[in-house]
Amino acid sequence: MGETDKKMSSRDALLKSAETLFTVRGYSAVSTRELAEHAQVNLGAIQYHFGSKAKLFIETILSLLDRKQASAPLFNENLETLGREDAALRLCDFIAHFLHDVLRVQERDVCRLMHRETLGATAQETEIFEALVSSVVEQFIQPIDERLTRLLGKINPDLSREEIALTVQSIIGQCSYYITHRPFAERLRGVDFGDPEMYSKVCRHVWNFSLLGVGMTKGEIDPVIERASTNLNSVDL
Amino acid sequence: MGETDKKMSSRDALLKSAETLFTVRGYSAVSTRELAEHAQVNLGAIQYHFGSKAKLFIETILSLLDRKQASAPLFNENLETLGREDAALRLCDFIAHFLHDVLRVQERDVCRLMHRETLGATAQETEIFEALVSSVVEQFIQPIDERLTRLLGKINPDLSREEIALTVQSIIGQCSYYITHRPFAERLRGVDFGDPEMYSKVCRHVWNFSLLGVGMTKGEIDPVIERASTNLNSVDL
DNA sequence: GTCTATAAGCAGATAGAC
DNA sequence: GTCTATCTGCTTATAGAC
Repeated sequence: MGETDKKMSSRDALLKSAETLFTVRGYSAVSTRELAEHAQVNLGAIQYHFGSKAKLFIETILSLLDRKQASAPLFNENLETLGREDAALRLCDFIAHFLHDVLRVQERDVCRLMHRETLGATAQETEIFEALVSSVVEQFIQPIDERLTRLLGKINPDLSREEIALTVQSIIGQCSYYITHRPFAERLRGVDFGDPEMYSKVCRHVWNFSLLGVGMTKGEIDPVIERASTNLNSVDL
Repeated sequence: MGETDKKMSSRDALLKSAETLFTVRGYSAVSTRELAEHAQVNLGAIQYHFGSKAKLFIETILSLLDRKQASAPLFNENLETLGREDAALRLCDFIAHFLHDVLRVQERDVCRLMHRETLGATAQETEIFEALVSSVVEQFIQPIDERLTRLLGKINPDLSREEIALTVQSIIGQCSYYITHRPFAERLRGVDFGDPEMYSKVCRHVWNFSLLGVGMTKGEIDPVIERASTNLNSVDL
């Protein structure tokens, strides 16, 4: 569907370039001049459309988050009626999607952008830092957290609220590892984690490790992983 | 041990300030002027002692890594004679130390520094990026990886090399989660993960989750966690 | 080894013509 | 809404006195 090419408003062109450049190199390392050149618009357009570099940055994050959220069909399903095995399967599907975003998506990577800028305050301007954290939490992390909390409760009803919360973090943590450690891990192991075969190996491992961690037994886990693997092959992630 | 105060060479003062400022705000957001002011040395000293801002940055990382490595008494122990439960205990101790670095140490945080700069190439200068990745892998990640690989092999001899490698990543990933997600997690849950009580809760959770994931049973895990908790209380981390 | 002065250039932002 | 020209201030780096 040719939404691009013909002509893009300079505002949209700026947002698109900002997304690319900020994601790769970070807020403070990208200048407004470079941004304007990359977007092939006039330098003044940044002030005209956004008012400042900082405001352009915030708009960039919000638009990224909107798009991410829109592309998550996972979240519309009612979980209340799910049985234990189906809940475990949904958890595997989530992990596969998350790992896909982290390992296989080259462009439009919200994760790197938001993590980099919240690792310190490159965000010397508190304005940026606050906008980032609160919108990421509300639009991105909170929905994920709620979904995983429910799934884990279905998989192991013995877990306390607090244990569930920490377990959610363990699972997300395993996946997020690759956001920050990928260059290190690839050099250490001499592999490319973006490679499809490696990707599915990582999925299978994280599934198994996580379901064990939630308290399922090997015998319960194996059929879930088999079903989840089918999803992995049939759906084009 | 009064190593400080009296007078510090301008070179050391610069390294110390660089460590603080780069860690908090990142390479490109800190200027040489700010660096010199913070270190209370002349601006020219940076060129004189290091040649350029980039070279100062590299020196900063190397000195951080040296110090980290020196402060790791964990690594001098012979693991070959360890039994299963003792290996599991050593794994718990490692996790506690890693989480301590990630959650409780305020200053001198190598982790944030290296992760931030490798999330993209703020490192627009490849020179920096390469120096960072290779020294971090060789001096920091590789020793950890080797140690955990041996411990996991002792805990569950049925695991393949590849499964062990991925399991190491899962464990490190759970801990590293807090490097990048801490601001998000704290806002989401309304807690301070640096708080001692929260810290020990996180330890106990990661221990349990990880040991389950490696294939130990609840009955085997509980005594290990009890012993590890004693270490947590008696040793001042 | 430390200082001042300054070079040479880039940053974000603005004014005003079209 | 887009352009050029320009302001102000900050960036890294250098030259040379002490």
